[in-house]
Amino acid sequence: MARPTIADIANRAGVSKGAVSFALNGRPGVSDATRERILRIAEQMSWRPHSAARALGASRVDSVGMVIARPARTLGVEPFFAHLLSGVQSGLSAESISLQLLIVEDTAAEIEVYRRWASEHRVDGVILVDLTVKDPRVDELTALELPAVVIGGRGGKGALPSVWADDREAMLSIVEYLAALGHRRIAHIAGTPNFQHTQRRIRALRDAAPRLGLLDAPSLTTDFSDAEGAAITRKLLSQSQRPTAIVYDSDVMAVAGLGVAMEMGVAVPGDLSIVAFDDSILTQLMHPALTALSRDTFDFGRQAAEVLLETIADPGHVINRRTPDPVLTVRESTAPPA
Amino acid sequence: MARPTIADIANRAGVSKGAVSFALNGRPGVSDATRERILRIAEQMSWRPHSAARALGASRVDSVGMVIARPARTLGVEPFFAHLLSGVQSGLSAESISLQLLIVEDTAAEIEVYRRWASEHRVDGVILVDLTVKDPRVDELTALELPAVVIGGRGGKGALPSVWADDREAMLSIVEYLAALGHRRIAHIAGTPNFQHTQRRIRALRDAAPRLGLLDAPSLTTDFSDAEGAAITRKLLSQSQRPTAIVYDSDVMAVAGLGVAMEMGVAVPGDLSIVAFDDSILTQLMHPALTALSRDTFDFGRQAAEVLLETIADPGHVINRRTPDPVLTVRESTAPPA
DNA sequence: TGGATTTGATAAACCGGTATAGCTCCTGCA
DNA sequence: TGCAGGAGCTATACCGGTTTATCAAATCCA
Repeated sequence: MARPTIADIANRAGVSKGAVSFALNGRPGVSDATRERILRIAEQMSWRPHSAARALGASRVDSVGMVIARPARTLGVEPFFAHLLSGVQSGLSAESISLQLLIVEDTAAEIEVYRRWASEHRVDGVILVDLTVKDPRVDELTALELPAVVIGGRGGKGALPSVWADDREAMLSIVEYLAALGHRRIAHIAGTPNFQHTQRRIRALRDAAPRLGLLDAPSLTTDFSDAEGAAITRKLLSQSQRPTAIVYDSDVMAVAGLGVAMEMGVAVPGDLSIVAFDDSILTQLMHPALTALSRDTFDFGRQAAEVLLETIADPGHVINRRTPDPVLTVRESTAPPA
Repeated sequence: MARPTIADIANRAGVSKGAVSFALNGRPGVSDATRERILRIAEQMSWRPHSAARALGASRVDSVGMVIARPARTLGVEPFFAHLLSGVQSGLSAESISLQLLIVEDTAAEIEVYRRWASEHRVDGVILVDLTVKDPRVDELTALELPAVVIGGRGGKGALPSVWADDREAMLSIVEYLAALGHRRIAHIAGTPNFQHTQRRIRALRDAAPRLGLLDAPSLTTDFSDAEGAAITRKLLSQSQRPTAIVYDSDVMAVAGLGVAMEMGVAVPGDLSIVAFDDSILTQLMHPALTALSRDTFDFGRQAAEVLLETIADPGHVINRRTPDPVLTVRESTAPPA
């Protein structure tokens, strides 16, 4: 027999389809003895549920979705997503829930995908990344009644469930370290200005500057690309009053920035200290290796998956889970200013 | 009305469910006028097919799968997969077929996934990467009767459909260029030895060596990690007779190799030329920027998707599609030997 | 002891589509 | 004029599960 159905099992066990369904799903309605027998037969016939049939009957598809709206060009080098993805999957695999991944160009396309997924019942819920200020996706998903969890954006009132790390605390740990080394001119090359985490980091730096006695602490926003990271670094290093330290919002930009410093003959860390606000092998491949803020991205993803599953099970209960604070891994790219 | 079903449409149009199904799927059985009317009503009610219901009835799920069996640690920096993925999706989206992505640790786990997918009817077909010599997945998929297409491995007799580029030609274009520059000691830091494409590259170099008058042309295999790439580079550069050029099978290893050269005070390209057998922003972020072999990975993925869809439609017809030869992009890391 | 409740099971409806057998009416051709 | 054949549609079975109404037998409690 090719693929046994529960009808086949019912036949073999001499019971009804219903009894088999109860037994296989561990719900009351059959005696322990019968359940045992049915399970054994199912095992013997190596039965597996037909996902579509189950989805149709139970109106849940055991599948969640994740859409990443960034141009593919910049996506690849960002180890962040690969780790996040692996983590998400590890969180899902326990319940053998599958993941649909989609890479699209922009948020409009992303919303289109959610609409389609919702109307075609393709996913039970979704994971959101790169939350922006007044993010249109939040309202859309609420309207679609599609369970969702936000990664990185801690939600306010009426917001979606989330998993987040304290960006403020993280930024502080960087600049306090730099200030302790003696740096007074620190620049911040940030990400896309309307990302919430970008704004939180910028604000954290601005708030801390007076207390740490920083003379100048500009935050310059970019599109997260290596090109803009390099361009802005070039501009900063061409000023008469150079910063003595630069904090980059991503490892890719930090690497690009290091390249610019080398090209301009600015010694790192002698004349310039560099810190990346995200860690990966990339930072360790460099010479000098970059000081970077490490977070457990894998675990981040795993927790997001967990929270999403809980949200699907109980949509009423909005969870906001905080993850451990990232820690600063000091390598060779930071030193006291000359 | 929340989510209209074809029954709702049938009701509103005053026809039967069957007629609606015919109309919506563009198959004969209804007059043009009726079809038109039904389509308009469906549009009006913003009907979308329920994926599970359709899957159950038509025994096809409009979803394909892709499993990547590499440790997540090394995966992220490899821009190759992100580009490939985007390409695959663009090839699928035309037919609005969704993609299931899974990252697992090893081939055993990967095969387990295929078994599950097949028995649960979760995908209509799969895309295979990193084909090895005597790859167990080929037999497994054949046994499961799961349509599949292999990326990068051109199949022999009884093999799976494939999409491939000419690795031999590619390797030749690199070493012929290096030989023309005057290099006679060329080393090749290859990938995992049992990958088919690794073997083809090694063989191409070995075969070409005498013709090009190379004194020494060793191929050294690795696990594709930056660590091993660096370690072997260190070993090569510590020999009394150093190679004057090194070809790396991936951009990540090439970057790691460049780091080692810098750390050992070996000038690039003055004392050592470096070529990466794969291109991405990574190579351009470096100083010097790396000469690399560029292939259109996005298009590669798109074609794989196309071939898979054709294979699903007609499993009897085994397609082996060759993609354009990759071209060498010369940057700053190659020069005549000192 | 007898009625009420619980337990273990069955039969059948249902989820939202697709596929098919069959029916009616119209057309074409001998 | 009669009949074959096709166009256009309906009714219904079916895909493989889940869920609910129902029911008989066993158990409980007064």
